[in-house]
Amino acid sequence: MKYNHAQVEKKWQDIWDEKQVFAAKQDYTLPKFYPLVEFPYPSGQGLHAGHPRPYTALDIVARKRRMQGYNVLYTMGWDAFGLPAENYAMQTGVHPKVVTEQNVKRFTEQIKSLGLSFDWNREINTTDPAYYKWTQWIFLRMFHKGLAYKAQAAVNWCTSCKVVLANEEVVGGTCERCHSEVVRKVKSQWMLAITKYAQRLIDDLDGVTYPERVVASQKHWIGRSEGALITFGTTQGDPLQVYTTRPDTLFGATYMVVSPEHPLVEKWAGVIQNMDEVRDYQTAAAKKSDFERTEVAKDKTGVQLLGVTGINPASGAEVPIFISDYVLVSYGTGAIMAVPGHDQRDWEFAKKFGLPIVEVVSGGNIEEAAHTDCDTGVMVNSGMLDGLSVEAAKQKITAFLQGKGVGEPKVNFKLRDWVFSRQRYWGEPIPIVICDSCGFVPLDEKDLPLTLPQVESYHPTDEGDSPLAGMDEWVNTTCPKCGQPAKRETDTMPQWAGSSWYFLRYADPHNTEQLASLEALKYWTPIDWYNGGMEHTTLHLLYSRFWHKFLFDIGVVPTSEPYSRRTSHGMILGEDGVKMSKSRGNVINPDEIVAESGADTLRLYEMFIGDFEKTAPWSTASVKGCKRFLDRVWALRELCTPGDAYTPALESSIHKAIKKVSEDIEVLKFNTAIATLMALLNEVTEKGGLNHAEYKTFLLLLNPFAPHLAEEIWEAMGFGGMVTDQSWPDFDPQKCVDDTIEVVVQILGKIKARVQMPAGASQEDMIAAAKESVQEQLAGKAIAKEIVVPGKLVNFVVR
RNA sequence: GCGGAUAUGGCGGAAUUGGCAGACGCGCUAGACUUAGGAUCUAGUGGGGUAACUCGUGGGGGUUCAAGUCCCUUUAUCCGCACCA
Repeated sequence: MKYNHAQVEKKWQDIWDEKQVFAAKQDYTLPKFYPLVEFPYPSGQGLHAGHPRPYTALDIVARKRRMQGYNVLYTMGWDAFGLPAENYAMQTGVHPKVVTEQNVKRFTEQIKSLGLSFDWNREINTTDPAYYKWTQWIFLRMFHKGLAYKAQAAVNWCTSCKVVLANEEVVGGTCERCHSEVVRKVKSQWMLAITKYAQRLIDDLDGVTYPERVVASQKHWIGRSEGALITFGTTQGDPLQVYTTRPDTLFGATYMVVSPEHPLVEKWAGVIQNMDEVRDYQTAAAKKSDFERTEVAKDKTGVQLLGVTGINPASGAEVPIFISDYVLVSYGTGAIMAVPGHDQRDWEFAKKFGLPIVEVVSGGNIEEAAHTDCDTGVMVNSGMLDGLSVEAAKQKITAFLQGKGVGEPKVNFKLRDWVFSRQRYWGEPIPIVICDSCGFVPLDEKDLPLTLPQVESYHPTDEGDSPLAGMDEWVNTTCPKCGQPAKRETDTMPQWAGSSWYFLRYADPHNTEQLASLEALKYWTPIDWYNGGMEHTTLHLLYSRFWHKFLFDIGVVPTSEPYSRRTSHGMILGEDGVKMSKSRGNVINPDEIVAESGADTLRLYEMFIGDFEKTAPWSTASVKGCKRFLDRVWALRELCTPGDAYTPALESSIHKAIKKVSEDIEVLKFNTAIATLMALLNEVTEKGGLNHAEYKTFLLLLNPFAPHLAEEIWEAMGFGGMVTDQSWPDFDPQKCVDDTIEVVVQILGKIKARVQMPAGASQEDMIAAAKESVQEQLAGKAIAKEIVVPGKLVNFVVR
């Protein structure tokens, strides 16, 4: 009888669904396991071949854990706010909600067809008012704690989307989503003070298990540096503060640079002799995005402020002040002391403008280039610092400046506060009322959710305000505080908002009183294993960790970190070896594979394709091998004989396979786990068949990978019950050891022979047997050394 | 430019602490079964050589009895960040 995958897979999916076998149990006394995959944005294109990779991987782990007796919470949901639905709405007038519902329906069908063991009772959707009520609630709590504030900010403005982008969303100087040009624009924005958590976001990385590269990217993004704030004097009497990581080089500061937007430039407008030139430069700089300003920086530009000079607080020397766009107003103090002797950018700038270059740390050749790698040098030309090491000089000069009140040690972070507003329709409304007399007034929590109104147009206003700004009856309200007429905030939240806490909702998805009960969170969190793409290892991970820490601080969640372990999967590329994209026409639709070869085959192939953490090109031809394997497992029924204990012929191989598969799953080596099962099948076939006990174990090991087939065979063989309800098999370490070993015999590291020996052979026996096997080659040669690797190898070093 | 990776047969990829390179799969070759095969089964399959043997993990050097694995150097590709003071 041929295996009808379409029929069989549907059958078991219905049975699992009907019997609710994957529903998390409401029994908090059981050992728990909470695996998490990143919930998808339900795009109009539907699922592509990349989606099932992480879903299947953690499904395998989840299924194994259930068989090991754990209460497992494995769930799916929809990160459904976002631009594509809104852009579609702008084009067609169809409400984003309608489009989103269609897409979710399609995604649900596709994902269900893969036989993933999600608990669908806990499905969530960020666009559901019952969900985003709590997203708004968290925002209000942040507002009350002063972590959400409004500020005039020079922001990235996408000329096409007409939205403000967080710095983090600007990729290569263009909009992350539409790739249009991004320019700078000053706008009043809601901000979240993530920088207040910067140090904790670094420190707490010590307590979690993340891949090294992920830890590195988090730290790099936060960008902690230790240095000093130093206040220079100016001939105008105004102090000019700079931040530097190299206070030791203060005596080498031969000029200063302030950013074109620096407020002192405006203050000095009357005394700057070349103010016209300065204004032209400011205008030009304002047109550039941060990216452009930094990109064109290979050719240094700038204008000296004629009429004002800076005064070095240590030496008293007067130094010229420039404006240049390579100094950003958003980092540090927006001003630097330039040390061309020891900073390459300053060096290039100094060369171009003919400024003096002074060596203050010995050991380099400042004629050729800046001497930047100078931590081990000795201070020179530095007055009181001469002769000191760099480290000692840092201490001394900082203390000296501090004593004079013109300097202090300072820790700085590259991380900037999170620009949280979007002038968009399809996002969570920000629950704030703007009152002429009371200012920004939060809604009462009882009045949440503040739902999205119907609008006539999904386009932002020409000024770039949200489409909500056009809804007078929605915008006009009364102040919750004083009752006078007031207006609602019309900005909405970014897509990151809903995804920053969704994993908490899974623990208690239907709670109407809290985002989740503390009891449920105490049981389920932290997440035991979170897998996601490398593209989310900075932004989403950082944002959600920040929110989690905030919620921890206000007592809503029981842990300070949300995820105990994070892993990352590699992307699946198209057959041509490049990223799948609609425009390239190399997108693989999993539906076709499911229809043609079955979900089990697709699951198996995606896990067998290669190292889980690395990118891998899709190969339709290779899918066949996995299908063939499953067909052979099915055909094994015919070769199966009664028997309730492993036979000597297979016992050792079975124990070894249990060990290998069990261990490989835990360390993401699904490809070698499958290879082990394939090899075991080959051995079984070679030996002419297997008995019931052996077949059962094989099916238990196969079940996480190909659950439909495993169930079907289990039932067809009349083994009783469902595979899903069985226990994960144990192995006996004693039985994983072979009776005989093959000892490799080498002379000078080259293999000359192989000898079969009993497993427990002593080193002496190994040497004796080895010698005998290579008698001729050893004849007449003196053995200088005998190297023995027990159970493996003997190597003779001869002269 | 900085940071992080990666490089193994025709292809995807295996390979505890350095210890049999190429597991497993695709493809290919031969055979079997078939009216037929883009099905299935069996055997073989890194290169060179009749063979003994020899060469082989991007290139070059080194450490070691022994290197895909460690060190130095170099090249290529990918990813991230980008004048961060």
